[in-house]
Amino acid sequence: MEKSANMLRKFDVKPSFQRIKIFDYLLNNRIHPTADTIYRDLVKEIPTLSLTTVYNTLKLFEKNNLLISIKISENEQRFDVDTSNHAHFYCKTCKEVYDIPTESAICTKTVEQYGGKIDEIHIYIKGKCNKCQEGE
Amino acid sequence: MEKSANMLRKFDVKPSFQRIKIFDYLLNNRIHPTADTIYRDLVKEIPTLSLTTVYNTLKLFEKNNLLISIKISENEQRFDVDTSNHAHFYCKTCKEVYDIPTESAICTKTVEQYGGKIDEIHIYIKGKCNKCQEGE
DNA sequence: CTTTGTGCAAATTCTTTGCACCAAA
DNA sequence: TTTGGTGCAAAGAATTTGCACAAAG
Repeated sequence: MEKSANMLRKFDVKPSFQRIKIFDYLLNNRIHPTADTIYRDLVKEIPTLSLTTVYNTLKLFEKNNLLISIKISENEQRFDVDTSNHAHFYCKTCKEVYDIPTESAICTKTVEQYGGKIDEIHIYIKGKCNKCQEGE
Repeated sequence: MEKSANMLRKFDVKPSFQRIKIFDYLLNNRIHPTADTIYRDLVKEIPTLSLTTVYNTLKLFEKNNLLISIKISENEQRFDVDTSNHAHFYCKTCKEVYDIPTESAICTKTVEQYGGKIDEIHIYIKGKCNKCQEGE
C-alpha cells in the first residue's frame, strides 16, 4: 500500500484510496488486465467502487507514465505497469497476454530517416502459447 | 476491375460487384482506411451500398488472407491489402498510418523457445510524422 | 470554502447480428 | 429452387461524458 502511494506521488498522482488500490492491484497482478477485470476483482473488496473510477484512474496513470495501454486482444484495452521495453504475445486460444523480452531498436531508423519522432513502439505477436499447443 | 476479380477468385472469394469494388478501392487507396472511410467513398459511386456489406466483405477478405487488419489508431480497425512483412507508423497529429519497411524476425525466438506458435506479428510505432514536425 | 475525486446513468462509437429480400447458378 | 450476397434496423460491447455528491486541504 505505502509503496504504491509513494510511486503515485513520484509520478504526480495524488494517492487516493481507490488509486492506491488500483495501482496495487496492477503491481500484484501482472496479467495485463482490462478495466473490467480490475473492477470485478476490486469491487469484492471495495463494494462502492465504480467502473468509471477504474477507467478514470487508468487514464490518469497512463497520462502520467505509470502504465502503458495495450491493444492486442479483440476489442479491449489492457494495461501493463511494466513500462520498460518489451513485446507482447497474445494466445488466441486461452486469450492470455504474455510479456516477451526484446531488444527492440527495430526499424526506428526508417522512421527517423524521414524526420518522424517516435513516442511508442508496440510489438504484438499473436498465435498459440505452449500450454495450448500441448492440449492438442 | 478484372485484376481485382481474378485476385478474389485466387483467394476463393466469389467476385461479386461490391466485393470487386471494395477490393479495387483497397488496391488503389493505400491509406489503411477504416470500414467507414471505404463506405463513405464508395457510396458516392454505389448509392445502394451498405456499411454492413463493407464490414462483411472486409471480414471475409481477412479470413481469406486478402488483407490484414490493423489496430494502431484509437478505437478503430484499419485495413491493409499489403500482407507482406512490414511495420506501421501512426502519426498522432495527422492520424495517418504509414508503412515502414522492416526485417522482422524479432523476438520470435523467445516465443518459439517456450513452444508457442506464431501466427501474426504486428509492429506499431506511434509518434509524429515528418510533415507534422515541420509545422512547428 | 474551494478544489478535486468518485460514481451513477446516459451517451457515444465501432462493430456485429437477425432477418428479409434479391440475385446467381 | 437452392444457395449465398446484400442491406436495413436493432443489438452489443467497450469506453466516455455530464452531472451531482462527497472528500480533502
